[in-house]
Amino acid sequence: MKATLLLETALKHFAEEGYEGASLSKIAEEVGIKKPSIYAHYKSKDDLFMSALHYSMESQKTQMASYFNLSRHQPLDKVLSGYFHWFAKETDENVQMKFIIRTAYFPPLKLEKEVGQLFDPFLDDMHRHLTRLLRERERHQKVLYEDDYSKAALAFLTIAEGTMTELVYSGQEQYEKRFEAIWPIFWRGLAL
Amino acid sequence: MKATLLLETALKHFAEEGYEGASLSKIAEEVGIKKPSIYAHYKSKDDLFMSALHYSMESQKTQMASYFNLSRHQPLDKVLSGYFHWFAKETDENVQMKFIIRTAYFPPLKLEKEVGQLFDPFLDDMHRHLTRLLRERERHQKVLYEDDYSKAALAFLTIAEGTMTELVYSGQEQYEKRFEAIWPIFWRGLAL
DNA sequence: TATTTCCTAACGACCGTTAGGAAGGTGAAA
DNA sequence: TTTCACCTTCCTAACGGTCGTTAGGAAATA
Repeated sequence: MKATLLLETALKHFAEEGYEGASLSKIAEEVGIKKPSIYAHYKSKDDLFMSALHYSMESQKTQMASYFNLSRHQPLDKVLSGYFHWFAKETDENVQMKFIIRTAYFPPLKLEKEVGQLFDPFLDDMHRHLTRLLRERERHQKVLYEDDYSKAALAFLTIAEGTMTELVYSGQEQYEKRFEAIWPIFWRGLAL
Repeated sequence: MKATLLLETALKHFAEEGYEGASLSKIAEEVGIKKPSIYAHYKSKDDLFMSALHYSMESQKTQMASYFNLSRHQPLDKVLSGYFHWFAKETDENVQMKFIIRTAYFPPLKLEKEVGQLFDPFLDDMHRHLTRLLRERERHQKVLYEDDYSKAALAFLTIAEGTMTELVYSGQEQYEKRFEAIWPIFWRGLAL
């Protein structure tokens, strides 16, 4: 399926060079077709970009749901800390996550609105998963903000994003160091 | 001084549209000169970009040093939490910080090396400031990782980046909520 | 007078995009 | 079973536009 290959190649280029930096010629070249052939599959660069974004986010959403499902019998601290490692390992060489993060933080100005409309439900989804997780565990593991689990979920998301970003930015090794530095503090501060 | 105005205008455009997205024509237009006149001051777009980056980082380094100096009589938790707000203020109001962050995470590929050489000392500087701060306060405020303050500093930087990232992405209001969620956990986990 | 700063004009390169058509497969009608 | 129309997918050629950059000269400044 050339269409999927095209999408995945495009998303790699968008992740590494940004919307403006990525060139349709180079993408086509890597796929092994000519530039105008792209238009047989997508009606514009914007269309290709938004399709790649949609594709990445769906894929990440699926992975996230599957992680929470797999780890549902683990103790809370394992679920939470494992969540980091899961993403670090499972994220297809981190290209998808890199693309998502780059686009979330620095969207192409002309697509800012559309991008936002895709992202808001995505973040809500993550937040909701975490909030529900914390509530489900309240009988076995008390945490800070017992009256407002969404607040604890937000705190977790913050350090997740901090370390994720580091993963994208300076690679696995620095990421491991950060994780080891932050996790004991976080868990010690969260658990009651 | 047209040269400085040119630099500041350029850095604003680079911050908002990225290296590839920013156009010399638009920058010149905003400054009130014609595009080729830029070349009387900078010998290429790369030169302009790197000059703007250098300028921003020097400026931010000065401000950071001055923050640590001003707050040196505050208790540790005030210094640290105040650092967040300072950082937030810089990122939100000052395009310089946005430019720095964007360039650090997603540099133009062709300038990746040069950019890295500028950034490594910059990050070391931040890390060193924090490490020294923690060591200076050890008699008044014990913290986790007493034997390795640089680790505690790293943890702090992670949270700072996580919240700041949120600031770039969804603005002051969301940022405040994140700060309120994460700070009590962090301080409770860090302080002995 | 010498240098800096700006201009107009124009360069070649690349951009995203469209036109128009060839090749190949699919499926229904003859 | 053959034929024909219809897609889809790819191509070459070329479009108008913008990009960063240079040449060469005028104006301002020192």
